[in-house]
Amino acid sequence: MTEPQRSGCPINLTLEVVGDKWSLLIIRDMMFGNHRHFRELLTKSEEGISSNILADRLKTLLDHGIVSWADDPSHKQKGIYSLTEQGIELLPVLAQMSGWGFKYLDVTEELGIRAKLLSEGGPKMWAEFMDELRETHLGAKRKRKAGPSVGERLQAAYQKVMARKGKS
Amino acid sequence: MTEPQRSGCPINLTLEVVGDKWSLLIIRDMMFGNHRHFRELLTKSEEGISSNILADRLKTLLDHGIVSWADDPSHKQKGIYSLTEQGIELLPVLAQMSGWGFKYLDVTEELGIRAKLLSEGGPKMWAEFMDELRETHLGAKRKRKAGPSVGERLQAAYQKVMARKGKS
DNA sequence: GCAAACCACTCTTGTTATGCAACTGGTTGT
DNA sequence: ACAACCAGTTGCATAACAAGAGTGGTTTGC
Repeated sequence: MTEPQRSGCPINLTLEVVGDKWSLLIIRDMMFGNHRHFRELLTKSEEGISSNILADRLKTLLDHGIVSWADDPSHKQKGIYSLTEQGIELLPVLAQMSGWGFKYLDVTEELGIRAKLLSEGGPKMWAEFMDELRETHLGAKRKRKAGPSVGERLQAAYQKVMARKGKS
Repeated sequence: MTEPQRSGCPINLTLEVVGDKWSLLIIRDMMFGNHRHFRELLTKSEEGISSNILADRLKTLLDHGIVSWADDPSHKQKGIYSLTEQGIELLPVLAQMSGWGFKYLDVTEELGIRAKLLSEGGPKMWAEFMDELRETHLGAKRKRKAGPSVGERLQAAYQKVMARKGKS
């Protein structure tokens, strides 16, 4: 748990916090899948993280103030993980990575559709989605916009592709 | 060198390519420091990468088409590494990470100034900088804009901070 | 023409991180 | 009361990473 800090460069420091193969995937699942419990994050992710790695990453994300933790009042054992403002502001990073991956890598259609929409929507859509995340994760009040939310639109698009491919 | 590919999600795939602690730093040095030779990348970086890791990462970046390699005509032993279009398009990812790190982490003033300017400049400045990179790395012609380039402005700001701090 | 410095790496040898599977101690539902 | 669920922890094997020395060659300076 010693972090010797290699340099004061912002890119380097960011990599030291979330520059591993799992942290950003956990944050992705919290953002786009609304996974908030340990068990959800463990079993519902595409990639199959193992429980010790998940526990370790959640701990460091907590330490860095990217996620927060609270008791679930409905279940004595359950805790709820939430994104903090700092965590929510990682969305543009994820969006850019997602757009780049969609353009250059071998992305499957059903998992790429969100990337496509988010990339086409641009910073304006990202800001709107971040506002929605502030509502669900921070309990912030939000001025309701007309029509379905960004989260709903992304989810609907995903379902549509899955339906067309006959996968449920 | 086997990559079992955990899922077809664009974010995951991007992380599998550049989601380690060094790849993006190498790309950063190529972009912002114009480091193009092995030795430059090895010795001029803030963080002190070791030579075997650098060799390994350059190899995988070559494999993925993010950088390219060519003989240096002026020196039989030297090769020149260049960013490809695909590599240049990682700039927005770096810019977002840089902006986030600048806002939330303990960035030093001289290394943060570029992040600040790039963040304030927004996507428009990034596009301009990417055009400059296409010129230096791909040999693309570019319609000259008036005034100093983005690269020059970033460098000048860095020098100014260093001078004020009496560090050379 | 020759030594010293430079060049792009590779090799060897640890250390650290990752990943799987089993297990713990507790809670909830029926 | 008992099975299923919950949030992790522990032990151990394997893979990735890292520091430093070494390799075979080239260029520079004198």
